[in-house]
Amino acid sequence: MAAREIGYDGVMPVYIDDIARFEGQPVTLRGWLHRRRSSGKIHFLTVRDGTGFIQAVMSKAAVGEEVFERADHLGQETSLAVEGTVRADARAPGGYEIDVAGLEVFGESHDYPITPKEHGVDYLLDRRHLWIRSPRQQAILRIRHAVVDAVRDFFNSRGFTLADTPIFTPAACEGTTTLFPVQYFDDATAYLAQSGQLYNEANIMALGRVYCFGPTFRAEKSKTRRHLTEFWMVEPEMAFATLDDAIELGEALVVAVVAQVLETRQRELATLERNVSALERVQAPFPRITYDEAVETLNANGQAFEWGGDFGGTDETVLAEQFDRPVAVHRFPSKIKAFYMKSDADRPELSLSVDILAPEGYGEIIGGGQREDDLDVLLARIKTHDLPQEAFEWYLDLRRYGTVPHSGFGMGIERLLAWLCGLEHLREAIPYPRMLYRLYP
RNA sequence: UCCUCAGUAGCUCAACGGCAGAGCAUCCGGCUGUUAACCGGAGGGUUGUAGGUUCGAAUCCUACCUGAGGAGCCA
Repeated sequence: MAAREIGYDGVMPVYIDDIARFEGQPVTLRGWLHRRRSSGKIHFLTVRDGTGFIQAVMSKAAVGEEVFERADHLGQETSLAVEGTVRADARAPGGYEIDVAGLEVFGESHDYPITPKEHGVDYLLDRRHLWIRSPRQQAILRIRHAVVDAVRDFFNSRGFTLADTPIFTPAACEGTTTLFPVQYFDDATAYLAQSGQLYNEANIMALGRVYCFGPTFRAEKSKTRRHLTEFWMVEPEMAFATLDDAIELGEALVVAVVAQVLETRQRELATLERNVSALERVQAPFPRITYDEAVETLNANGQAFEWGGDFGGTDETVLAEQFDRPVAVHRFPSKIKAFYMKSDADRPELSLSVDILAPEGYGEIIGGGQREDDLDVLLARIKTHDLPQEAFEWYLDLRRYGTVPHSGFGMGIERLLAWLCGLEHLREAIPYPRMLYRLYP
């Protein structure tokens, strides 16, 4: 139990999150100095420990000249332990303070780069490893954890099996977007996965309903607030499922994740000053409109948009603004969707595809649909898309040996999180964002 | 790849053709209830780089570098 000796001086070490249980008792807190204010004979030390923030009040009378003087020169982010008595105080943001009796310093910190005043984006991103210590970033990362947790709970409780898909892949999954090539031993080139979708389709033929959840990589030279080169995506896939089944699943997933975040992360949402009433409206059923109807809506709202094109950022915002909850847009033209999308039997120029758009201008959070299950149609698609058939032989096998109608989708975790947190940019939605011109730290 | 904008003290910014400034941070002093504490003082500059115009350039012009926002592409 050597670890308990750290900062342990006969007084139980506790976490700030549990502090209410120790009112009136002596405790030891171990953490970092977040802020320090002084008023001559009294110091106010705001301490954070990864679970919360609390103000430790140190008076010269209580700790003596030497300790008081020591505390007067502690820099922001000094790691320390304070021993003291927990006291309820209406003036404290968290309801409790610590009256300090003793202080131990582990690691000093001087000239901490991120001060309480404002900083620019470039400056903060160069110091992302320190930026994550700030209250706002901590709140976002905790909500991110809650989102991931909720996603896993959702699928695990509905009979889905987690089946991880490879990150090194031999060729373009969809053959459309740019991939990151990596040297794979001597002469081979591998590509970082941009989707687990095709492997998911193989996995459902074994396991029925599956999901994969991991990082994906896109080498697109996108420079917008809605793009990262490395981002996390959860992709469910279901055997014997139609487009409508996929839409219902996506709707239920979003509702469940929002509900769980609202239930468990009120404090963090408050830190972010997020308008939670907008999130409380996220209930099933979501409105469903066809691509045709979406085009009409855009034109009726002054957006010059021609049938057959894909929606831009502004188009998605205008569409989403028509509703108070996410909207499912389905049956996009086949030619703007991937080769594996199944065509609508009634209108072959349309695909059985769906995008779910988040409200408040956050854009597409889910994209998916029903997959082409007919071998001959899929072969023709591969030809018209100029894809190398030999690379897809294993995928074509799925149609040769007991094909079934099947559907699924991908949900971008950072986009979902950016919407839930009300972030202006995706870069705050992941601990270490990877962008076009940013690979450090 | 294209378009737009921005680079001045450690940070955030001001000065917009005429002496390089402020707030915060740092250091020193004061203050027993502060919440981005406050009050007084000190130190801190090759104005992104290179050239040009001008009596004089942080300021105007050209090129380059770096970053941001957007377009395209997409989750």
